[in-house]
Amino acid sequence: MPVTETLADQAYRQIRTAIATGELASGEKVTERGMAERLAISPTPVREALRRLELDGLIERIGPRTVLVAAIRDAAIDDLAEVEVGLRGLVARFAARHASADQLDALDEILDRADDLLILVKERRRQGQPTDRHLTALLDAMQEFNDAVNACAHNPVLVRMLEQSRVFSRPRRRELLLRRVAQDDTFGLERYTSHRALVRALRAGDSAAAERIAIEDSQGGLAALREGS
Amino acid sequence: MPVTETLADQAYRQIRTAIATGELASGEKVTERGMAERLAISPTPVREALRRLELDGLIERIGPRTVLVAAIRDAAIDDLAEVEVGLRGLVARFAARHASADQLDALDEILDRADDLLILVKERRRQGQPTDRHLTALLDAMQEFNDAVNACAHNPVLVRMLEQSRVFSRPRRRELLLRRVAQDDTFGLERYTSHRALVRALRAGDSAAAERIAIEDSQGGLAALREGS
DNA sequence: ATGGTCAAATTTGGATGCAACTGTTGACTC
DNA sequence: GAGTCAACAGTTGCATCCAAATTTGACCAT
Repeated sequence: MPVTETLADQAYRQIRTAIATGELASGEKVTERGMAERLAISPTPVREALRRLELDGLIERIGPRTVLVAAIRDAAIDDLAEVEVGLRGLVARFAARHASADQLDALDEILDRADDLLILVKERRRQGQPTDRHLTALLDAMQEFNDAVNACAHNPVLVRMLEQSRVFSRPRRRELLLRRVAQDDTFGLERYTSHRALVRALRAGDSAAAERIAIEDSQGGLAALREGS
Repeated sequence: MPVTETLADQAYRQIRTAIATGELASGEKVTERGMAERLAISPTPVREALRRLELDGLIERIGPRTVLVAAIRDAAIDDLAEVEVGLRGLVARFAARHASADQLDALDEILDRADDLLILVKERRRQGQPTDRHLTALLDAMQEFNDAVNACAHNPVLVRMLEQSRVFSRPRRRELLLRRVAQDDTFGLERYTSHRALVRALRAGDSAAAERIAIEDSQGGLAALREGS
């Protein structure tokens, strides 16, 4: 992660969230100048952002001079989710082969922290105290775990593909996850057991098992998320 | 495919092939200005090209102001090949679900043409006539088949990922394939039988079978290619 | 000789301007 | 009234320019 975020990066994220939230409607046409004025920057970084969004499939070039927000059907989102599952399996397979001892220890450390947080959340919930703050910390830890697994794969291109497959669903997924965890005590716990199992498979260098666990975990997570919506 | 290729596109392709051919050595540092002067264009399109190459993993940012050609170890190329196999399986899975009748007919039509070409090549070879021209036509047909299958998947993002996984190996792969086919009569034939089987699975809408066939075919093709090198 | 510090030169990110091309609208003809 | 062509507005692509930040090299002190 670059410490200094360029204007192009900001424009990329802002336009992406604008599309995700529906602020920019599907089919609406997007111009460099218009976006530049809206974001109060020059067209140069906007062009770069639009190029990246185009590669992500979030905007489409209908003609050489007309760019518009891609019409993302729900079916396409489901398709990308399926791609994500497959990629996660691949990542796990690579991680089983390439993870270093330090990285594996870091994974366990993250899960330890997550366990502590989970216990804390349950405690506070029993006492009727607010848990929002700790729940977000828990989600952050899960995110951190995912990133750490990705790092274990030692395959930047693959990790980038995984990120790309999540571009569509990420914004609303975190929100769903937060609500789901807040409702259901056992939701997070179930997932952690599979996380532990994944780390064990990684330690054993068992790429087939790691792939299987990662795929099942991803599928299960997506299914549970879909139920909750 | 844009009818008019922008300077940025040209710069992207030129730099990419320069890296592939070793003209730009691994670890060599790349600057916008230097590349711009070398290609006789302004730095603006070069910047865009470097951004895309960075996303492809062909160049690396070592610092905020230092960009150099990524050191691609053979292991990394093998890793990407493995990713490619997985992605091909995913593409086949999607194609089985989303392919239209017209697209399926087009697939068979391409294979028919390829069969004719293969017969022609064998004929000419028996008579001691040169086959280069027809062999390249055969490879073009195989490429066309691949593209057509990708189109069947109706998942542009996934197809882009597949393309990305091939960035490293594509230049030398075609050359290897050409040599291999020229040597071995049965090489192409074996692959076509699996291609026919793939189309059958796609017609049946059997996504599991399609995925399996595509994976086995990719693995087999890569293995055979590796032998030949 | 080695390590740290400082300054100059190089480099990138961003802004602005211009030319070429495209999409559109309106008028004119059949 | 429908189709076609031309003019116009708008947009993109590229070049040039500028400022901020970083890399690099030299110089000094230890």
